[in-house]
Amino acid sequence: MGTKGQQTAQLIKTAARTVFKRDGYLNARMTDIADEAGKSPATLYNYFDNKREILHAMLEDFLSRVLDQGNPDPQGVYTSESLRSAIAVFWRTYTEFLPELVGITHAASVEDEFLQAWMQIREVGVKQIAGRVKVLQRQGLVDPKLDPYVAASALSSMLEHSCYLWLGMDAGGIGRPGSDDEAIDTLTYLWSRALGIE
Amino acid sequence: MGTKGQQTAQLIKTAARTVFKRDGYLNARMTDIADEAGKSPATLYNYFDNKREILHAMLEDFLSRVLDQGNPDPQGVYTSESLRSAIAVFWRTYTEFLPELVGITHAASVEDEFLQAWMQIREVGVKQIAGRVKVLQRQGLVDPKLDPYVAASALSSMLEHSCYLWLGMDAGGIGRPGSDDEAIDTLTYLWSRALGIE
Amino acid sequence: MGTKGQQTAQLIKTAARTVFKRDGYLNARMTDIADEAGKSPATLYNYFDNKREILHAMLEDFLSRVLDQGNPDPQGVYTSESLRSAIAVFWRTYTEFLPELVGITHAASVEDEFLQAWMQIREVGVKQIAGRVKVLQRQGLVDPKLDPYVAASALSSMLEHSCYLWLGMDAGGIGRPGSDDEAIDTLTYLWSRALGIE
Amino acid sequence: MGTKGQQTAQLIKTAARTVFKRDGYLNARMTDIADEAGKSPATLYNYFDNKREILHAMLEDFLSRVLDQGNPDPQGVYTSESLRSAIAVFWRTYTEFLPELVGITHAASVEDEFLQAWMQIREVGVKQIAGRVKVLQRQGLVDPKLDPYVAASALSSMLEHSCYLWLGMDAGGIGRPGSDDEAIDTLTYLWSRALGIE
DNA sequence: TATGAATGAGATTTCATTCAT
DNA sequence: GATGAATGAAATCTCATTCAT
Repeated sequence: MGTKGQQTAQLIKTAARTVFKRDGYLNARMTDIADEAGKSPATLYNYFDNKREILHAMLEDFLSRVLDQGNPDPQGVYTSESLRSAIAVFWRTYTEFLPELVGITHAASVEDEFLQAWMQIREVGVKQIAGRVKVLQRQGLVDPKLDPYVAASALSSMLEHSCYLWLGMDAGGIGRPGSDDEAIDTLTYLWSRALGIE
Repeated sequence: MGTKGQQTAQLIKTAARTVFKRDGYLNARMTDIADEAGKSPATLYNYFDNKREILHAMLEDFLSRVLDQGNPDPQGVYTSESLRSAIAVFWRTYTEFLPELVGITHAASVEDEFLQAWMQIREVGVKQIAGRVKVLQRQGLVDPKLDPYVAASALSSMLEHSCYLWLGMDAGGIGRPGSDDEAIDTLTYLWSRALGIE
Repeated sequence: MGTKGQQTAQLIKTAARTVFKRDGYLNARMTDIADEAGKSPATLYNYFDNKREILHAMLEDFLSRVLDQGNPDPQGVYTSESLRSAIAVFWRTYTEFLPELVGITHAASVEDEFLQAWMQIREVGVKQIAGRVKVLQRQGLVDPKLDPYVAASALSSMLEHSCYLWLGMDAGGIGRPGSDDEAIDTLTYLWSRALGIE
Repeated sequence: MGTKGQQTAQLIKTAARTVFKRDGYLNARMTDIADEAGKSPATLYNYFDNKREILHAMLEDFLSRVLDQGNPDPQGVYTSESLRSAIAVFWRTYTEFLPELVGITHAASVEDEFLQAWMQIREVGVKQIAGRVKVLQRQGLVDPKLDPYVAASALSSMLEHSCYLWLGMDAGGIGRPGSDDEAIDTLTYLWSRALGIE
């Protein structure tokens, strides 16, 4: 259950999530987070050096919860079903970690450090997708001239940016899916056809 | 050639482009833009009320240069060639107006006003793509159950976010194309297969 | 005694009184008040949003000290004695709250909000005087054709503006009374004769 | 008819009157006056060193039009009629020179120089009234113990401040007269009774 | 561990005023 | 004589961060 201190650190991170989600990482002020946590601003500094460190801590929690827990099947193969399932997992993960994933995107627009962090997280996914693409190329389902990493990056962008706009932005504009399933179905459809899967 | 005043307004916008590109819209200070323009900060305020207005003015220039000059073919149809050409146009436009297009993305993360503006610009493209998708659905090349706007939004995200990362970010991470052509080819390949073209 | 914070808020108001009195509300800068309070300018903003809010707070203190503590005798009648006493009370109040009362006058010349506030404070006095005038009209001591509010406003102006010039202005010009009593006596004399008392 | 230059100077003063009346002297900016005059700000500086000098020039025009043109009857005596007429003249003068007279009041709250100027103008009136009071004291109509200057200053305040509030302030508050005549009648009534006239 | 209070450092913004033409 | 354009010099205000308790 953790010491008092660990509890407080968690309390602060939870407050930060709330504030980041509500106001955006860039608009969030330390005092807002402190208010949300019901603590004095000074208390935050007993746990985190600054707002950046709070986001970093949140991202570490995210990484240990998501990436480290195993990317099963490093040499995996896409089937219609596994693809849909992979996209659904991504969608749900983005939903669950919205403040972290939108936050890092915004932080990256201001600090190179977070751009690097973002690109590293992204790299995991891109590499995995690229692996699948290579398989498909061997199978003759994807043009062998394609650089699998470039293709993977592009596909990743479709997924990531759709999640960003559809889940993260209050005003997502035209073309917003009516349900999680519609989103996942549409993305799966486009993606599977692009990769020549069934 | 314009009056001195018009020249100065232009000078400021050009300086802002440079600074936005170098430091990012959010990091740019009025002082930086003034320095880049070789003017006093006070001078900027004779032309623009604040940094937001500079970006707005830049976006208006962009709109009058790009969107107003006609989206030819409102009921157009995708062929392999027209698709590649459309993607190439997008790519080149993004390249040319990088500070504006990255700028509005960043500004949107902080001010709702710019999120709206971004979504409006995006809407033009999404609608156009959706029109093409509808045609393909009628031709039986795309699943009629798909909402064409949702699909168009997802495809647009692939394009837009790939440009953002590959062109806009100094550290674009893994999977970066080696040339403009590779980028355009890869995007065209994925997109055309997703839409069942050829 | 109040918390440290309350003390500081009070300290700032006291400093503001001093500075307003010395330099005038309009000339006073936040820095001056901060210096006078022995605080950093930033500290002031932890307590008041701006100079206007400081004056507002001072006026609220004034109102709770003066107006709220009861205008006894709402249907009161003027006698020589009660009139002199009323004028003396006004004089002493103006003396005591000089920074507030001169301050609101000056602030009113620049911001409509303070003009309204001033007029509201004035209204209390004018209504009270008008009530007395009505009584005198019924007693046949004042011309019944007179609008009691107009007359009350004029009499109030005599009192108020005399206080403003004699107490508030360092250079009060010619005709300044030599003592508080002379001021009160003269005003009482003119006022009582104007109203036909005694 | 004047040279071009004199015409422009006049144009600027006229514009300043308009702006002072609309926005108040303190809120008026040089550029506002320039705009109103249809001239460049730089042009104003060819004629006046700053806003203060414009007001000064306006006040000189006022003085030459009003005070210099003779204060008839330096040893004059008040009768009911002459008193009403004197008050009516003051009222009309205040009406006519509202921007100047309200302007100097406001300027005085910020610069001592204008407080002095105001007091000097006021002195002319106070001295005249005091002269009348002395006569009335000799006639036994006013208490000889009264300092005639103090009484004159108080009476002057009634007149001046009533004009200021009733004519000058857009929100004059309660007790505003319905017409010029009502204002003049009320002031005359109070004043004449205060001085024991008739 | 927690915090109320305070502040340094800086960016934005305003406006009177000047200057080159 | 007139002006478009530019700017120096402030004042306001914000916020992350620290410190004494």
